Amino acid sequence: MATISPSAPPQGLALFRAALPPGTGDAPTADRLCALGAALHLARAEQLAPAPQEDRLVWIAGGAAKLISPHGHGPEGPVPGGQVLAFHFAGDLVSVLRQSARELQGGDFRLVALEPCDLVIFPADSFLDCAQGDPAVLRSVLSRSLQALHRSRTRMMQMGHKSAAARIADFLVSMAERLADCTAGPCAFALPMSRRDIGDSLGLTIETVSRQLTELREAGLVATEGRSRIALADVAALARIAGRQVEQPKN
Amino acid sequence: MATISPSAPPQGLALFRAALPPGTGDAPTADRLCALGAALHLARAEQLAPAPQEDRLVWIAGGAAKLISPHGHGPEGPVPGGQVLAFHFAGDLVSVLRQSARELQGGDFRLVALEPCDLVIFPADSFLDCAQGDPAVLRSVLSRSLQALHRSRTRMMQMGHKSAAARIADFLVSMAERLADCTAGPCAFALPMSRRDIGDSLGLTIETVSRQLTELREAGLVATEGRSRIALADVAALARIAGRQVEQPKN
DNA sequence: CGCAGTCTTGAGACAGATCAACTCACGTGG
DNA sequence: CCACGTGAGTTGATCTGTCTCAAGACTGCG
Repeated sequence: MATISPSAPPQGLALFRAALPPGTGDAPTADRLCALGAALHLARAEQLAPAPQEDRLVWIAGGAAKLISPHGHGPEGPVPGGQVLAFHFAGDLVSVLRQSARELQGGDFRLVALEPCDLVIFPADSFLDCAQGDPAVLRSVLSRSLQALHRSRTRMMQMGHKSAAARIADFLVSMAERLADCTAGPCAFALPMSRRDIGDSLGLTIETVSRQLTELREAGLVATEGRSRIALADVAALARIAGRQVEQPKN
Repeated sequence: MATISPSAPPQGLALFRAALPPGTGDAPTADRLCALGAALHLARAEQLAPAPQEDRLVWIAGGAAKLISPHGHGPEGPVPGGQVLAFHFAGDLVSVLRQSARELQGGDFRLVALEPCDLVIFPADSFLDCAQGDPAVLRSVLSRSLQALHRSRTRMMQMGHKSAAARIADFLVSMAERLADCTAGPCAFALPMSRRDIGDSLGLTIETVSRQLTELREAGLVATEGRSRIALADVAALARIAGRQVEQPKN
């Protein structure tokens, strides 16, 4: 489990600064923000040491990670790797609330690297204190959060009552968007997560994930190569299976 | 469908001001914020006219409402009342993003009153512009959003793989917290939403909801009276069924 | 090259959906 | 005030999709 190095390898922070909202990137606030951030590199499968006392904002400079809840879920959650809540990729800002929060009790979240990963870690309190000096930054963070909430809600709605096929299709479309920046037509990319991770994030077993992929393969909609490469023949068709279609209101 | 009255009945706004973060309630910023808010009353089953062009922040001064996605969900979502995304009660601040957002396509959300309901509606842009003058307000909104996101994620995780019994128990515990401010022991309250709404929000059919309630009734954990009154004998026991317990790891 | 872990495939079990009556609460009008 | 009707809620029988358990096949690492 990695610990935070205060002597930050500079590239993560430089990238972070470049990603700040335009017009603030070179303001003095940006300097102060960067001073708060600690850069950290995680190797594959390594996890960010949880912070018991403080909320954190983690910016992903590069790589891919999963946000998990180690305690599984149900009465008997035999989830070995921990329940997967979300996947995050380069450019994402992840908020990792401290576990104590009497909140819903699952609340012990950890970030685990799916592949070598560069992070910039901010204590949420100091970050926000500092960002108060530059409301544009605060607002940008808020706007990201509202969008994340919106996405999470939409996803939740879908999770509620969707077939395995729809969930897998939705997952693939979502990955195509985020990993290959592709929303229609064909595309190919490498999935950084295992079948187990996929299943855990969708509420399915690995067997079901595998079976659904086989069906899509037989339908000619996807092709796989090795364990992680995947090619989607028609993202729009998958979106349709996912129940995502921009359905023309038929009234 | 209700339209917004600029001539605001003052009580909603007065309540809103009282709910602002301490120390800001009487700052000039508060005046400006209130000037932006439009108060609105919704009758039962009435819905907030959707705003096509702007994001909104809606503060619920009193009553109860559901946030729905009218287009159902799957390929053939015959959900008559619309898919329920979340329930909201007095004191909640709800963000209703404009539908266009090319975001996940379900994104046409509406707020529908479950019972007579007092709202204060803010255009998100102006609200945030104004709140930039008082970072404490902005930060308070951000903090609420991060918590809402956290809750939504935790919920999502649970929804993924939980039995019907666990979902119903979780729902009841959550309602006890929010409607009766009760986290343990016995409590009673009125559920403002129908069985259909409950089912839609949990991804279950009304039949399953009914059956699960019957089982809990037979187990002596809940008692019902009429259509909406419900009494929970032991919230902690329900939390255990919901898989919410602070489970002792047994390895 | 061989081993360990990941992925795939198959057969049977079970939870929840679906279809179909039936009952009851609650608002309406006599 | 009570009878009535409508829609909400309950209960039952059956059916389907996904989980579970159990082998087997492949990937990719040491």
